[in-house]
Amino acid sequence: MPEPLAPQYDPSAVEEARYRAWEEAGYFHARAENVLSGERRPYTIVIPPPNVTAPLHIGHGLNNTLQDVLARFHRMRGEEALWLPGTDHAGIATQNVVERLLAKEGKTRYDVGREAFVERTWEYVHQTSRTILDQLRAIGSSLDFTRTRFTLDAGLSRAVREVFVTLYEQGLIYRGNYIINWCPRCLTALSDEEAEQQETNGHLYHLRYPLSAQRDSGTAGQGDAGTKSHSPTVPLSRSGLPTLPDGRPYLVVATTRPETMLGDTAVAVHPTDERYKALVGSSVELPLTGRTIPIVADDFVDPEFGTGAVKVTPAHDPNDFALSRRHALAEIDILTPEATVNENAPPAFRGLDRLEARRKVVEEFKALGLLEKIEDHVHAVPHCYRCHTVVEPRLSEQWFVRMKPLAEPALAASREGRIRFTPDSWTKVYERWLEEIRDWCISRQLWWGHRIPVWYCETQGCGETIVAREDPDSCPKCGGHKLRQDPDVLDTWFSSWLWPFSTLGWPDDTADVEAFYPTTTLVSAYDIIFFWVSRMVMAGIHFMGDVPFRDVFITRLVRDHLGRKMSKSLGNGIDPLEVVQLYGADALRFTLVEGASWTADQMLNYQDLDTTFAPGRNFANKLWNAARFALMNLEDVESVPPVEALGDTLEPADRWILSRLSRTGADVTRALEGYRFQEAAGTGRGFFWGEVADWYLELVKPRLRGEAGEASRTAAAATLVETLDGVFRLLHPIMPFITEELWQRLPAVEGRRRPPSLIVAPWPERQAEREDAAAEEALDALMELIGQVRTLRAEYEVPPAAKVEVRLADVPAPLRRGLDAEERALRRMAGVAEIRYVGAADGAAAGAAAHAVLKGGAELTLPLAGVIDLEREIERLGKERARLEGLLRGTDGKLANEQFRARAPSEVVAKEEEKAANLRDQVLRLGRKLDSLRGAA
RNA sequence: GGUCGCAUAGCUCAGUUGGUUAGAGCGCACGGUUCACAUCCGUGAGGUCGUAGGUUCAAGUCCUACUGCGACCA
Repeated sequence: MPEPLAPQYDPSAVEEARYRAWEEAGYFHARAENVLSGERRPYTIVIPPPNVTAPLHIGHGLNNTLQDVLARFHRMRGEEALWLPGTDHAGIATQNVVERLLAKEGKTRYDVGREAFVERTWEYVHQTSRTILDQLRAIGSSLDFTRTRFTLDAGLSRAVREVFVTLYEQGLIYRGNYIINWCPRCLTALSDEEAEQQETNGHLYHLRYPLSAQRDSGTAGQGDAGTKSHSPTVPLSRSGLPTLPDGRPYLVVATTRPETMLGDTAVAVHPTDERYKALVGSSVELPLTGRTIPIVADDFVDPEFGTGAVKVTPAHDPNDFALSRRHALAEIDILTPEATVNENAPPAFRGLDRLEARRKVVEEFKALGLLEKIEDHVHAVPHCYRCHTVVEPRLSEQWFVRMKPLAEPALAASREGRIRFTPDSWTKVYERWLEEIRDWCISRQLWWGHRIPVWYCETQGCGETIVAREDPDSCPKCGGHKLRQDPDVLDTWFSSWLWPFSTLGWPDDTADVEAFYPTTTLVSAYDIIFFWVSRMVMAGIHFMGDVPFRDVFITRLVRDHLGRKMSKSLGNGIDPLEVVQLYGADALRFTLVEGASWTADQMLNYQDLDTTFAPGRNFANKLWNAARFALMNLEDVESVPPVEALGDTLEPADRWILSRLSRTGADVTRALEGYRFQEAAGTGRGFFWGEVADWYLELVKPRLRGEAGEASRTAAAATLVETLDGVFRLLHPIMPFITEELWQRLPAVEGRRRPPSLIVAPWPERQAEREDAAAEEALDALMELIGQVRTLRAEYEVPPAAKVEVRLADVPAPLRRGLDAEERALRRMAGVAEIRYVGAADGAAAGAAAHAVLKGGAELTLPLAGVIDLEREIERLGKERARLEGLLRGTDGKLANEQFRARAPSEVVAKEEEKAANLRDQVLRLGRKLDSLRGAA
């Protein structure tokens, strides 16, 4: 005999042992052969590999819970469910963390050297990976740990190399000198996605560039059409330009980064701009540098913006760079990798940090009378997504992927419906990014990551570039052995984008690839759609010939109660393990799932975990106690007959709850199929708490005690077991531990094989033959009556222990059926001593009584001599009548409208007619009661 | 500047293709401890569904504009 259950649910006594048993039994292990033999359909999810940088936070808790809900749901439906775990090496982020650890020892990575640094990083990574995988276990994840992968594993590294070399051979990878985003702190190139634009309060500096005297051509006089002066206080030269005190005309250019002027190599104007047309071909003296730079014409310049003249800094701005290539301008890089001014600038500026240089440039301009003005200016400044340093656009030689040819098929996949986003609104986000795709800078100047598989032959006069799947030991061109491998590593996402197939063994032709690719569903947060989701689609189509997943479910992010992103520095994060320890994994999961909106980020209060996780904690406890009660009452019951075998001994309450179970099963199923997790959780809780616990358990209490005979007890027991079995199954994907714990203790159902675990128990699909509209009507009516009696008792503050008399008139058939079966429930649940069926007139004439009219039409009277205040009762009923009359007016108005009758579907009209009849009846009855009360008053 | 999303009870959120007497959890008020659960039970208060128009027999739901908030992309 099992131990009696504790009065409160203690998750810590359950979860660890349960999980270990599940994992050891191999329930989470998917078998390719079951798919390949045609026995089961595959259901595959690959985990978005968490970064090994740090332990998981509550956002991972949400994301992984949703994945687990899906995996468990589909596993129960008989599919071969593979949820594949793993972690991501997270190049920059991890390297940063380990560098910070070294810094605490007063060292840099250069002090320890590349090899030792990488070694050190591996140590760190082994630790965090273990923590992460254990965290996933702690929240109950049904991951197949036999397939755990890491992006730097040998197999996945081989996939990376295969992909790099193939793309190179296909001309889709190239190396070149372009403007890239450079992080001066991480000392590496970044992709466009890794440079996060942030609105920043800055300044727009207007600088004067004097025209060069040497080439001040006389053609300027032809520009005399431009007599319009923009600034009449400034003396104008013949060219129509303002002049300096020394008489030199000047142009004004505006910039947010004045220090870059040290690297200017031209000034550009729009070719049709009348103000400047004549100046094209002449030049300006670039202040502070002693250089003279040309004035060029280019369509790129917006004549409406600023002064219509722009400075051109090809080595430090992507637009200027493009312009420079069109005009064959010089490209002068004035910054070191650390973003201090280098030797290409005048000596006075060398060694200054970019911001110091900015101040000094502005000072100097001011001193020279060349600073026109400074305006406040809000603009987007790119920041490193890992260290938040301001990113510097910089001319640099890097490796790139040509994206257009990869993006087009990925775009077609969503347009043709081969890949489907939920919620659908993300489709547009995904497609727009692909439409405006730019080449992907994939080389990183880091030590932690996949080394670029490129070697350069250093044999005199050869210089061959070797891109190879296997490390070469000689140059295929000259046979020399002096090979130097490219020192850089690849962007982390260059391995992540292969995740849905590299984890299955590709490039080998494995059974896993055949069985589980393409995967079924991807669950990802919206912040990595560009980084990861869309790139996976590209790689999947390009290398596997098919999309990597059919469905993408995009989750929202988790924030604190003030709407801020959770972060270490703010200290507003929530540790999922702490929540598991406090309230259990099921409480964590339920709370997250039930709160997971499609359209709003999830707010969780880190300062009040009790309140934040109350929904899950309370519900888990309710499950526990309801089951505890049932089990206490079934202690002597070894097994129950299947409800199908009980026939007529099933009472209306039994038929009602079984009917509701079937409908709930259908609702939860539909919700999960549509990724409406919140609805699945809410429906499950509503059914269990609001119907099973609040009503069914209360209804069957006497029957379970044997007060209605053995047959009735058996029917109640069988129905209760069946209901709990069903609802535990329905809730199992969301709350796996407690449902398993309780389900295992249920009595057996005769003749039915019990699966060894809920994990592999069949999903409770809808059972239409159990749906029973008559039973539902009867119980609905009964519940309404009990509710009304309770309301009236509360209204007149009848002491809880006091029993009342209930008079009922004009009882309609459904309520009649409910009362025939459950009259004792009315007595017990509403504190009723006596029930009298009377004529309507008798009920109304009761005088000092409380009154109500039920929706179904019955009139209810509670004689409450001594407590009834007649005036108050008249007022109360009057209000109720007025409310119903308002509703009736609305309904009658609709029905009186010929257009409504003509155009609305007939069933809608019929429904309105029924509603109107009901309301009219209620209003009439209330009116009669009021009349009679007024007569008595 | 472009695009997208959001605005429903004090708070956090539901409200499938327009048609239910607009809901839940938390919070609040009142009452409740013999027989599952005070992490509970019962009852209740609380909503002009952001504003203004429009479409429709019918709008919380569709359209337009506006206001506020947020995000993404430049």
